[in-house]
Amino acid sequence: METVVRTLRPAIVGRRILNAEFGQLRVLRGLPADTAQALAGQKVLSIDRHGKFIAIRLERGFLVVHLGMTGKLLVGVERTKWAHAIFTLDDGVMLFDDPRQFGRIEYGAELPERVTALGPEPLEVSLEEFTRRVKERGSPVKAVLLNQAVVRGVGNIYADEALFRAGVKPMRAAASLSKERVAKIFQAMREVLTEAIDSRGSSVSNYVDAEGRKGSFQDSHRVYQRTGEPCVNCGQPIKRIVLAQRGTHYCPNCQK
DNA sequence: GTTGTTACCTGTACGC
DNA sequence: TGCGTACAGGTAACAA
Repeated sequence: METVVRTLRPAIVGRRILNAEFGQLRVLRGLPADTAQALAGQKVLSIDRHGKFIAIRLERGFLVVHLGMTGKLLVGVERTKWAHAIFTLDDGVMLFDDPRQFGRIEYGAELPERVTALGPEPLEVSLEEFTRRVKERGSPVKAVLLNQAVVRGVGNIYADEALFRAGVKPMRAAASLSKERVAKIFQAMREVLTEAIDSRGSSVSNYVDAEGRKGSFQDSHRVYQRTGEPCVNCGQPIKRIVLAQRGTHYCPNCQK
């Protein structure tokens, strides 16, 4: 998401929306019928990321986009099969494409509370604050990392990768972890996110940035989608379970 | 309040 | 080749 925002920023900030067209699909659920009219003529002032939400600030409100699993915000491409929203700018076109339709677009005068009420950014929160937030939760530590109210922006890949690096089993109850082990998770989470951003993200199947380019952090995944393959530390096969309704990958030997 | 379950969708990979 | 099944970067709406 950070990669998407970084590539989108130079392409859309300062541009003016001339026209917006919306499809009829569920990604637009709740979008008022006059939204296209409201957007027309407005200049893009800035674009920022709040966890996994993308907030595009306009002159009279915010366009908030969530890409879900398969959503893409693209510039400089032809209309795609699953383009649910098409923004014609005074220089170029931006479109929102999402085959699986788990993404969302909304528009309002202010950022919705759902977005402002999220936990702190994982790369900005202090160790003390992170420890307090994690240790007050009773659920498995993997579910806690995925909980956007605890910290915002950690997804399934980075939760698995951070727990592997920290040497912590995903199913361990967060509240039962020592301060030292939470500190290891904190450090690992920061490393994984920083390295992933440097690699322009993880392209597991179809993820691309706003220019249609793939990231490369998937080449550095040590457990995610490596079920049955040898652990890079000990050679034992990586195990996959379902935890918090998500595929969860870990090394049963290295993670305690 | 927290925590867990289910629903929402299409596309792809894989086994038969 | 065709068909069924499992799985996929996520959140929100419920139920308990």
